[in-house]
Amino acid sequence: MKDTDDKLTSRNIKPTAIRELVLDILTEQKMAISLSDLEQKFHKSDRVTLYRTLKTFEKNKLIHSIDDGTGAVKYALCKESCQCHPEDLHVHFFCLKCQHTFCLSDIPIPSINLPVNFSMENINMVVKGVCSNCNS
Amino acid sequence: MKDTDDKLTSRNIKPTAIRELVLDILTEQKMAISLSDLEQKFHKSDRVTLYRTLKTFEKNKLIHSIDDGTGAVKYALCKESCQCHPEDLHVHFFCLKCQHTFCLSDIPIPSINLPVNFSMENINMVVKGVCSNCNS
DNA sequence: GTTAGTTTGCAACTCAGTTGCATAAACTTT
DNA sequence: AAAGTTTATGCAACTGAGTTGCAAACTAAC
Ligand SMILES: [Mn+2]
Ligand SMILES: [Mn+2]
Ligand SMILES: [Zn+2]
Ligand SMILES: [Zn+2]
Repeated sequence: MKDTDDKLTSRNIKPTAIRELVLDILTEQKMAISLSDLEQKFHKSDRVTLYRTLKTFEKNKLIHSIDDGTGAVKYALCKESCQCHPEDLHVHFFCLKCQHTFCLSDIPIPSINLPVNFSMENINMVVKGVCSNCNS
Repeated sequence: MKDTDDKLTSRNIKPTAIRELVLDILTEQKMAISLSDLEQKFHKSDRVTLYRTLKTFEKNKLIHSIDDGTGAVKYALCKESCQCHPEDLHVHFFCLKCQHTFCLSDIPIPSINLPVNFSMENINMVVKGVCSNCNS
């Protein structure tokens, strides 16, 4: 678990047992997961602790959150270099068949021209459709 | 109220008293409003009736919903011609100062190149920042 | 070891969204 | 116009995500 610990400490997160477990689970995932999803991966667990763990991870930019419109916020690992700045943001995809939410990490969010006097701090872009898995 | 009735019937919605009131309120708004916002514009009202009214309006494409990440879905009138197809979609803007959600009706959502075998049905794009009102 | 700060677990609560069911109102048929 | 049928409304109740408060457990510093 040295690797896991390093990832945590490099983001200034004290490595505790639960945090290691949560980070390992997040690392295994191919898709973004919700708090409830995470909870179900533990036999015995406390919602609130997991909730606060995710919050801590997010605040320290180890993970980012995705609001995909399903009613439950999803979380996914940030890249090593990610500082969650606008230029680090990417498009997310929600599959209407398998109901999974993916990071399209290679697809940056296209820039748009806002009306005069509007300033931008953040963008959320979620595409809904059918993923490659469900399309084949 | 002839105009209001016409708008309703043109979308195949039976014009009832409440529906007329709700449509009138929605027409007055410069921004998108939530169910709770709507509720507060009535002295005496039933959440569920308003909820179902919004659902009916949305199903019949009189209004569209916006998930701006605040936890409460917002609603705004569709344009006359709107069929809520991908080509009718526009960018939405959430102001971090005044907390209002606007339709940027003139800004279409830029198209993006999805990975192979991904198909698109829908896009949600919400920009967060400061609106022109709050910036001046 | 004592103390101070941090993390965890449990209870409880808020708020948006939703469903079931009974009544009321609006149309249809005779 | 009365009876029957469909649709809309109102009220109660519930779900599920997110959140807060507080006390116990743990950790790190002195
Ligand atoms: Mn992502
Ligand atoms: Mn809009
Ligand atoms: Zn899929
Ligand atoms: Zn504003």
